[in-house]
Amino acid sequence: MGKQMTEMLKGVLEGIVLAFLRNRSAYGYEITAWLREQGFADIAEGTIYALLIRIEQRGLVDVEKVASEKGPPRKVYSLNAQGQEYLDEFWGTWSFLNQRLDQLHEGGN
Amino acid sequence: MGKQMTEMLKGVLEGIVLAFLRNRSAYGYEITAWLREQGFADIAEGTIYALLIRIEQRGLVDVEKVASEKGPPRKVYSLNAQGQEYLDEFWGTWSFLNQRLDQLHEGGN
DNA sequence: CTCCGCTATTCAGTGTTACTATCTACCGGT
DNA sequence: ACCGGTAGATAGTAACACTGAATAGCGGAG
Repeated sequence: MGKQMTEMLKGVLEGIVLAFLRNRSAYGYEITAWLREQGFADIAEGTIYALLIRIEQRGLVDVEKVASEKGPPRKVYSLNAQGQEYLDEFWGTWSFLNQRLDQLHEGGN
Repeated sequence: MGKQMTEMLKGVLEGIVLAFLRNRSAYGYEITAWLREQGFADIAEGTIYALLIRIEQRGLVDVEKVASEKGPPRKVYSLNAQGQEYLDEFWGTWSFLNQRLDQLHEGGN
């Protein structure tokens, strides 16, 4: 992946995953697959699993182990109230950045 | 500063500075002051200087030492051709991210 | 004259994050 | 019995922004 994209994803990827989980619960493998569909072609699986563990430890998501017909049991993540709150903050932060960059891109300084 | 902002700035701050330097040459202290005006209230000076050294070492900017009436000599940075190219890439990467996030924010899935 | 504040830069150490690469584990089909 | 696909975990690495402090020159207050 481009180095630029890699760096830019830091701090953003978490928001993307949380935003996805707001719409519906999902497990890691599923999230990875969805990201690939969205054009984030080569986000490593390991990255997503690590991220999910982080947001779980911060108490932003609830986890439920569900047996799978294929492979090991799935860990199904769903956004909880605290996660929702954090996500709102995320959109606020992002929209601030968005405005600054738009301004820079168009007008010049 | 908010932790979210800190993480989100990774990879983005560099683009912001390069975009600023496209409009006009500047030295570190000046850039820091401008960022504060733009609402990036508490970006540490040390952060900017480190960033400037990085982009200098990557050959994205040209540097000229200019004596100052006040304090030590200024290192004036200006965007060169390679930097311009890199900046174009940056806008591309960012606009991709922007689209994905807009979509997520509005529509849902 | 000396100290303080402002301008201006540098640097060492830290925490967070995404990446790479590898490993475990379970299932169905050849 | 083995392999491909599903599912998750983990150790080590690189990049980046932050903190905090140090250095350095100048002007003005005391």
